[in-house]
Amino acid sequence: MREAALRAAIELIAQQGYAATSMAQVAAAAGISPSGLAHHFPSKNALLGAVLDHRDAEDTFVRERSHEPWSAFDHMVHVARRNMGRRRLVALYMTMIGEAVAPEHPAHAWMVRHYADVLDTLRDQLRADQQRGTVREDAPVEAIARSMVSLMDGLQVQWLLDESVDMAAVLAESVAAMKRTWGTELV
Amino acid sequence: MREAALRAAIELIAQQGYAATSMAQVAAAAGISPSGLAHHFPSKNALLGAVLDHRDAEDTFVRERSHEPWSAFDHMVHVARRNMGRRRLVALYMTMIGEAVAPEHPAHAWMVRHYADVLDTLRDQLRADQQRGTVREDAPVEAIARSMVSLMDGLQVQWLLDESVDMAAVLAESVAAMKRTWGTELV
DNA sequence: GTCTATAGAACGATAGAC
DNA sequence: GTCTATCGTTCTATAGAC
Repeated sequence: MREAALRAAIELIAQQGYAATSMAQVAAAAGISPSGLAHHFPSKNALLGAVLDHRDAEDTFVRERSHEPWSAFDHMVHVARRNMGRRRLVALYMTMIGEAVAPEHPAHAWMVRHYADVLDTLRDQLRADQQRGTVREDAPVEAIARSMVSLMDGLQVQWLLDESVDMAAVLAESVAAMKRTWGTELV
Repeated sequence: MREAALRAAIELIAQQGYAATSMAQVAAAAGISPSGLAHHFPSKNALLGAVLDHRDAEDTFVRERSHEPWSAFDHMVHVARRNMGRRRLVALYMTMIGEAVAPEHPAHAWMVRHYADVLDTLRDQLRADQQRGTVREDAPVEAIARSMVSLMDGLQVQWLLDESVDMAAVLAESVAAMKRTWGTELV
C-alpha cells in the first residue's frame, strides 16, 4: 500500500535523514519488496517529494490573516506547543533542514520556499501592526522576524535532544519580551 | 598527506553531510587513492572523529571567565560576526547538527556534549550576574540560555540560505533586548 | 606513505511475469 | 499492485607490493 510506504519513509527519514535512508529499508519497513515500492515511487527523489508534500500538509503554519496584534507570533507559540506531541514531524523537519542547506540537495528548493513563506508571514504581520499603531514604528521588522524563526528552529533541536525542554514556554517568554520591547500601549 | 585529506573531508561533509560523503570522494578530492586515505583514517568513522576534533579546535566558544556582565552573551555576538567570514565552518556545523540529532549517529555524543557545554556556560554567566546584582533575580535563566543558543543556531541556517543576513546584528539586537528586560540598573 | 587489487555487500533502477 | 531477477554502479574495508 502506498500509504504504508509513505509512513515508513517518513519514519526512517526522520530518524536517519534522506541520504542515509535506502529504498530497501523503506520497502522492508513497509512490508513490501523494493520493486513493489518502486511501483508507487519510481525513484528515491519521487519518494522524497511525497514525504515533503505530506509534511507540508501536516504543518499548520499557513499564511493566516488576523487583525489581532502579534497573532502570527502567538500562533507560532501554539504550533510549538502542538509540536511537543509530534516528535516524528519535528525530527523530519530538522533532518531535512540540515541536509537541504546544500544548494544541490533535492529538497533545497522546498527549504528556500519554506523560509520565504514563514518570514514573509511574520514581516507582513509586523508591518500591518505598525500601520495599526500596535507595534512601534522604529521596530526592526527584519531582525524580529528572523529572530522568531531562529528561536522556533533552534528550540526544536534542543527539544529533540531533551524532551523535557518546554519549547512553547521558552518561545512564549521571548514573544512576551518582544511585545514589551516593541509593542505600543495600544495593545 | 593527512592534512589535505582532512581538509577535503571537512569541505565535502560541510557541503553534503556525513552520510552522503564517501571515502572515495574524499580520497579523490585529496588527490590520493581510497587506500591511501585508509592508511591515515582506517574507517569512515575515524575520519569523522578527526573532522569533529578539528572543528572543536577552530571553534573559539570556550568556557571563559569574565566579570563583565553578559560577557558570554556579548562573546556569542562576536563569534557570530566572525562566523560570517567562515562559511565552511558554519556549514559543517549545521549539517552535523541535522544528522546527529539521531541517537544512533556517530556524532550524537559530540552533539550532546556541545550543547551541554554552551548551555552551561550561559547559565553560569547568568547566575553569576544574578549574584553580582547585574541580572534580575527573577530572570528565567534556563529560558534565556536556551533562547540564546536557539538564536545562534537558527541564524546560521538563515545565513547559509542568504549570506546577506547580518547574523551578528540580529543577535546583538536580541542581546540588547535581553539586557533591557532582565538587566538591572547596576549595569 | 601510497599504491594496485579485490573482496563482499548495498545501492538505485529497470524489465517482465503473474 | 506486487513479485523475481538482474543490471551496472558504488560503497567500506582489507591484503599485500613498492
